[in-house]
Amino acid sequence: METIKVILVDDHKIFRDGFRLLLQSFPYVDVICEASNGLELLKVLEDNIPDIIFMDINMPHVDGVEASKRALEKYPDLKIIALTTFLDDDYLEQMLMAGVEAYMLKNADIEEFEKAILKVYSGGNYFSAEIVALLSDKLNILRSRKVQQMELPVFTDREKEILELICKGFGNKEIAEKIFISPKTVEKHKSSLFQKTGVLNTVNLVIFSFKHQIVDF
Amino acid sequence: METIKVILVDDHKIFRDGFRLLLQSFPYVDVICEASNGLELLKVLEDNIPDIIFMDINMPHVDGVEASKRALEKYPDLKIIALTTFLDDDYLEQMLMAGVEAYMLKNADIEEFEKAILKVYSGGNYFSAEIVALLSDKLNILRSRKVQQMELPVFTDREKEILELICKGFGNKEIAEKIFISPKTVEKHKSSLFQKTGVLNTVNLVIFSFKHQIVDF
DNA sequence: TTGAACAATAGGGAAATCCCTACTTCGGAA
DNA sequence: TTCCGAAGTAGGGATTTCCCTATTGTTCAA
Repeated sequence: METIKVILVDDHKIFRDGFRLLLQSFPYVDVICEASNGLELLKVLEDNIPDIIFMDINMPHVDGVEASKRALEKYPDLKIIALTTFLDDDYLEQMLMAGVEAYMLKNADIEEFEKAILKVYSGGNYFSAEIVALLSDKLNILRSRKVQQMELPVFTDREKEILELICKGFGNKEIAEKIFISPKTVEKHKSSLFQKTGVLNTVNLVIFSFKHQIVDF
Repeated sequence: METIKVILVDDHKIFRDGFRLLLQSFPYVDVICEASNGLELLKVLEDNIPDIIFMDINMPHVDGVEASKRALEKYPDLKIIALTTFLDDDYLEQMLMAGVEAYMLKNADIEEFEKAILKVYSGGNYFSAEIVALLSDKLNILRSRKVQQMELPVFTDREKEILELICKGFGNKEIAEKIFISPKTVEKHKSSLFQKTGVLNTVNLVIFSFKHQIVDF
């Protein structure tokens, strides 16, 4: 089996030392470098391209989120495994958006790390059980948000038509031309929409529509 | 330990028999009823309220998705564990939207079922490893879609701050008061935002932000 | 150290939006 | 039939937003 080249990024040397020790129990893993923050990582990457980066999130100077983004921008083939000491909802999302392949707690056991490395190396993803729980909670939140959208006001056909056009970004004049009525009439329909939804201007009407998923984008 | 009341819903009697047998190895689980499709389940529920429903997805008459929706509408406290023979992307999403607490493959092992029951009974979620893989793939798709959307413009801190407030529905005057600058200055920042995003007015700026998930709601 | 570039501030005038009022049409109830 | 309410139409005047211009302060490189 070929060796998997790994870089560790964490601001605590003790953690890096311990983690390197742990990784040494996998003969096919080779820790080629370390970095103590995002900036250092970017410098290191100029001369050393690993297969996998273990990336801490909380770090001085350039944190894990930013470092991941920049690293992937320059080297899109990098695989990044995010490491965190605790479950932070916000970071999870940011790291996923940054494009990491895996997200684990630092106190995972050795089998989990092995699974993660092999999975990621072969092009997959890995999320530890706690993360999955968080994700599924999130999904549930999404669901309940969708369910509780009731008692929406009743719009007339014309109002619905105009609301759609508003949410596509058209102004009063443009809408008027499109449906062959006076801009003044468009304004009147908008007033009715304001009243029914309880908002005070077009911007808030659009926000209302997106929030209640009356229109989709 | 109190007993956990369970109902099985599946159109194959053989599977129900086998599954009941499996569940009997948990002394704290009591299979109080069975149903062979969604309609039957709804009838059964009139006299029997379980803690957990094991719900097959592919069924005649009323399928698992519809049955889950209707059951949860009438009895919102029900916990539903969705069962499927294969990984179907589409059903997964539909079942999650319907509000199930767990989603598992039928050929999961006994330990997994135990985990799922206990997790769900105590108010949590459970998704088997294969489902998680699917979910994480989905997330990755979302991410890569986001990346290739377009390179988002770079906003200054002040611009980000104002964009947030705009998307919360505040007008120029209100924003000005909130951050202690002149309404005119707010307008200037908005102009910059217009230019950077390529839109022509506030409404379109809000639409842009929601579409590109720059702000979340 | 002196520009150059950029962020943040703000004013004046033009344009779009918002509020109030009013007219027409049409379908159902008295 | 007549009347009333709801939906669709539109105008005048106030308000807000938008565009152009301009000043100040900061950073960074020549």
